[in-house]
Amino acid sequence: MSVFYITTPIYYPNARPHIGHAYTTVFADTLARYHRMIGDDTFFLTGTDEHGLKLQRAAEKKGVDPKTFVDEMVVYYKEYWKLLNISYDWFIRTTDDYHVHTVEKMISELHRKGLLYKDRYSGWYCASCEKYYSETEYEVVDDKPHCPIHKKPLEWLEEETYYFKLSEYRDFMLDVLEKTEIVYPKSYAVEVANRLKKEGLRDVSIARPKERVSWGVELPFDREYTVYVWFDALLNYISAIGYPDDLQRFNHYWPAAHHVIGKDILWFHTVIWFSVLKALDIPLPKKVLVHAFLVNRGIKMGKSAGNVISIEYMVDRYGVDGTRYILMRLMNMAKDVDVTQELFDNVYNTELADVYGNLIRRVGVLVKRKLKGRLEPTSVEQGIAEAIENALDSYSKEMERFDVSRALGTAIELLRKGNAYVNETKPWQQSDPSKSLYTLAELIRAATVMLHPVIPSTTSRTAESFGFPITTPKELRLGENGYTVKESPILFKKTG
RNA sequence: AGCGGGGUAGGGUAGCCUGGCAGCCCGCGGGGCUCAUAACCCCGAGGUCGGUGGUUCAAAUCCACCCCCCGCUACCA
Repeated sequence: MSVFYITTPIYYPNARPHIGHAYTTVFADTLARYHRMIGDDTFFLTGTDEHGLKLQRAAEKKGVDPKTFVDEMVVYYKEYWKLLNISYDWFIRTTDDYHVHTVEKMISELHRKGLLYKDRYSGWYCASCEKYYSETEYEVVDDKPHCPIHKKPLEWLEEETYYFKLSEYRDFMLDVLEKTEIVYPKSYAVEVANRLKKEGLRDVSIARPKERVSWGVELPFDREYTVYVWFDALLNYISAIGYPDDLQRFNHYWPAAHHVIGKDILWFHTVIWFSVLKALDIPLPKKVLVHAFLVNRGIKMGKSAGNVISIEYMVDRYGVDGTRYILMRLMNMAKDVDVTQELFDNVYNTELADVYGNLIRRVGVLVKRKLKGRLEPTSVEQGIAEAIENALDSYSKEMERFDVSRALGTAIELLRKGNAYVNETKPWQQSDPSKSLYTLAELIRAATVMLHPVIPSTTSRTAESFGFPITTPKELRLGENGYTVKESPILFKKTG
């Protein structure tokens, strides 16, 4: 039995999750469900990143302490993931004791190894925000940097901080990016590698003075500082599976680690994360799966752009499974996908309602009407049997290449063949349509199994209605089991 | 500017690595079916495969140059 460990980024709970978070999370969930289905020992992790200045601020604004604030916010994440049927095995919060413990131990370890040093940090600072702004963040007015929020001039400020010797890992990183297949799709690895070659690697500040950022993990060796959030956050992937206290558990899952991330946080999950792991003598994860974004009229969805599609809206219109299906069917790791309601409606109506739902309905009705709901095992039409085997085969290949959209495409293609087969054999005219309908039931079973990781509630309903188990797509054993069709449900109501 | 991705019928895309009749989905036109969620099936129209030049018996596919679009460019999850 293989092991499969999959993670999402841990989300920053300063606002409720939207469809972008769902995109990432449903993708991870789909892969987790697929691996459970084929029998892998699967561990699926998600959670929240609860430290840092932004949360400190948000809490202050509401007049509550940060912990109270994140305690409230984290409920939303859990509720949304429950709504979307996210089958996580563990929900980590970076404020959890065991995680803080890991952070303290690891930062001390870096310190002990001499990989940290104290030095001056300087940059453009906004006193109102109490925050530094990078060159890409601030606005230039009259040749001078200004705060993008307060529109006031920034002041050049210096403070003491701790640096991590990231620069020592340049060659290591280049090797990893150019010679391994960890970063997927590969084009993202090339992007980072080119940037490394061109710009090199600078050491990175890993702490903040406590007077400025109090909401974080204190440096064990200098209580005047808190650990900067990215370091804190990245460690969730190992603290959640027992590092460093439960090495048996850690060693079991870690070699199978797959990090799902959006392309915006690629740099952190390659250069910084890999270097930290190397520094701690921990092997690298197996894969970093990077995806592009859903965009709305060409603009990345986000609060500031005001073009966010809410999870509620999607679920209201398409149901939970419909939402999950649409997201996964449109999933594209390499490039952004411009989405519209018309596109969503189209995918939902044609593929789920017309192709899948309607086939279930018509075959169900025929079996009940012509054969009193009972199908004994018999031979499967050869052409269809071959189509099923081919589809299952491609499906597994695509899923294992993390191409969920194409995997779904193979299921839909098979279902279209099913609909064509109904038209060809006209079971309603046959005196004994057993073979046709049994063939169709087997096709439906195969397609249902294929769709199961993405639309688990619906496929369970289909399996229940037709009386078959959801098993691994690797061993479907065609022609062995009969069916008792209890009902022929309408699975998806058309919309639009 | 550099780097990465992309420019294929009205829209969305596959194919490009490993040259050889340009495939699929939506939409559109016609036909069939009547088991089914006005669903399903079949047929058809529609393409200078961004441009120019080159390699080749043959180029969407390889090479060169150019144009256009998107993204990334470090402390921002």
